Amino acid sequence: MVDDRKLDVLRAIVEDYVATEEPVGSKALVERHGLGVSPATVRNDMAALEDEGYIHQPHTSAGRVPTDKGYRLFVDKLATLKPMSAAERRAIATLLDSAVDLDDVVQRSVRLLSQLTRQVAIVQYPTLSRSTVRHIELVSLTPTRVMVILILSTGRVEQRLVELEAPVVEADLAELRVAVNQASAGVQIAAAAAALADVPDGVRPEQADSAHAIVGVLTDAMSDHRSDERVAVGGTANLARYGDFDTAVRPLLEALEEHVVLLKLLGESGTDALTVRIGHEGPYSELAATSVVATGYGPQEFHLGSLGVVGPTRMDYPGSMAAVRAVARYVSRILDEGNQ
Amino acid sequence: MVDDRKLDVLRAIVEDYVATEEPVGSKALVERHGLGVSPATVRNDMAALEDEGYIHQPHTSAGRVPTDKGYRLFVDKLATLKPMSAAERRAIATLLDSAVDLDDVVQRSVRLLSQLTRQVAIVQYPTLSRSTVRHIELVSLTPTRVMVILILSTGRVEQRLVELEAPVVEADLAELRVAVNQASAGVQIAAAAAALADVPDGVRPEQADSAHAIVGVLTDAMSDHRSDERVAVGGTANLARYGDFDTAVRPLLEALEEHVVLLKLLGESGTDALTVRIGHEGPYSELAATSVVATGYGPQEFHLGSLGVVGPTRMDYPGSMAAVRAVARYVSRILDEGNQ
DNA sequence: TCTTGGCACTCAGGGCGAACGAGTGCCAGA
DNA sequence: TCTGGCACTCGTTCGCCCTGAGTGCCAAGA
Repeated sequence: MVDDRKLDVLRAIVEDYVATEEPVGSKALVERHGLGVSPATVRNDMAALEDEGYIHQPHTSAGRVPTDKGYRLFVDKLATLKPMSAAERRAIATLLDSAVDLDDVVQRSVRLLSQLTRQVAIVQYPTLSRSTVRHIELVSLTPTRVMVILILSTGRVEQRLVELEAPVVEADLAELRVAVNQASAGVQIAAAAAALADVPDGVRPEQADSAHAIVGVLTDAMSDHRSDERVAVGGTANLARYGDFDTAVRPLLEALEEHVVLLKLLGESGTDALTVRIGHEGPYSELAATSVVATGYGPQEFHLGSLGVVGPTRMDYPGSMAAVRAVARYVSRILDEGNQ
Repeated sequence: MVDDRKLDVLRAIVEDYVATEEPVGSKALVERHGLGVSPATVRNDMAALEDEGYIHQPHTSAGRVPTDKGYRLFVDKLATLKPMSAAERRAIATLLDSAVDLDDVVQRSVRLLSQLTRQVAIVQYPTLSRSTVRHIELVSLTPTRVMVILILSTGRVEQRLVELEAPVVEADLAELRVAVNQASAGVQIAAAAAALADVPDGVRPEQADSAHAIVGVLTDAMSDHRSDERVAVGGTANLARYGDFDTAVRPLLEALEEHVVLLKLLGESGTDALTVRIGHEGPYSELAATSVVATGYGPQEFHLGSLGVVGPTRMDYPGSMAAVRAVARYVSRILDEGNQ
């Protein structure tokens, strides 16, 4: 049975351990938190908590350390998000508001998150797939060379160069421009390829080849999920504070190089809820010593991407959760504004 | 006096130390390299080299370790670039050739460099300042909202959103488009702002305000050296192989977060020569334990940016230098092709 | 004059054992 | 049900010695 006082003890253990990075004993616990009972009582509670698997003793003569299960209980039942200070809120607002474009928003968010949490921060670039086509621009560079520019509702711009078989004049290009824009403007990118497929049939026969080529690269750019896999990483220097290098730092550094791994860590579930994945709960056994606090972002339940922080299981969950949520909200709001 | 045999000894010490990461003694030296003399002789040479400051003894009963000065001599006089293997050349060529755009080239280069050298790789994005304006595109999103797209000769695309005071119709926009392109196409970006300044005076009076706004953001985008500071970093996981964490890894991880620092490390000197900066020779005292092998790149002496690797002073200089040079050449060639 | 074998010397690192002390589990009494 | 007391455990630290790699120097040889 886990009664209220045992929960208090668990909370105290987690907080102390996160702060000191050392196993915490019964005596230190009653001293540092006003638990109102004696160390002996706490010891009994600790024994019970250990039986239930919430805490663990590295060796007989040491204090207790929370297990993953213990952290889980802490996060689910005991943690209240630390409210951001006014100064922090202001910092978030001003820093993100002064971003000049999408890339800048992402990069500032990463920096912000890593500074707020003193952890490694990860921000996924908004995915293409949910966004809509805002405009397609065709720019003739030479008579047979056209720069195709795809502007999406999220503010992302994709560019491709096309070599045409036959030269086109500006008037032809204007026709094609109208055609592709009519076909795809406002269409979700997932559906846009299909919408564009008919374009070559609808133009004058002598333009069909050019249209084909242009629609080809557009389809290519839209289905190119390379940009879906883009993530920004920051705050790796915070890894330096980690204790043991081989089990914690190295695997994480390796994971940070692999963007696919990162995306899986963030959880591409598509949900916008704030999720915490603790140690072994994650998909990678090498990362059993690290936790992830992540959430989706995007205006009004419209999931555009995820962001979060990665750190040791022994991390400040309430603080990280609050920071992640706050940054996600601001990012969502900004993307929404840019979209009006 | 440093005669030929002493140089041989120094070379052998550097090579062994790089390979084993341990101070190298006289006996092991004659065994592993066919020096043709006895350990005692080597000891005498070592003593001389130590007097000259090329090598150093961590403690009395240990072998010798090269000093920064020793590495310098090694790099200047003794190192011959390790030729890339055919397989490596092919890997470089195919990987970089299949890049779809500028960002992709940079990202692939980083990955390539870090894999070839097993070091941390840094690649600066091509700077704006030396490139020329290829095309400016104006896209009307709403009557008072225009997306301004700046296409540069390096393939870089910059985008800005402008809010106009008064609505413009497509015909107005077309006029403005012609005006700005006539003024700036082919002009070096450093001079383009001046060239654009007159545009608002040359258009019909009722368009002057819009022209002003558009030229404003263009000038802003061109003078915005934020993108000059963009660098890509890869291979940080290789830091895990470093021995001592506090003096080597932590300062470097911190430096890698600061792009300005990275650029200084790469040496923005503008020279395209392959440079090696060893330990304390660099600008940051915290990075006294790290060396940088860097070079500029760009088609035909036309400096667009720098790339290189960062690692411990105890690194494989010949291998790193060869890899850095090879990648820089390929990148230069590709940027040149895209520019024809 | 340079090279070589011999030899005494130095000193970091590893292994060992004792003392230490933080922390526990358990028990009897309030 | 809580508390104080007490014996017990065991990882950590410290001092010690020993080992061995590596050196510097010297005298003899080429």
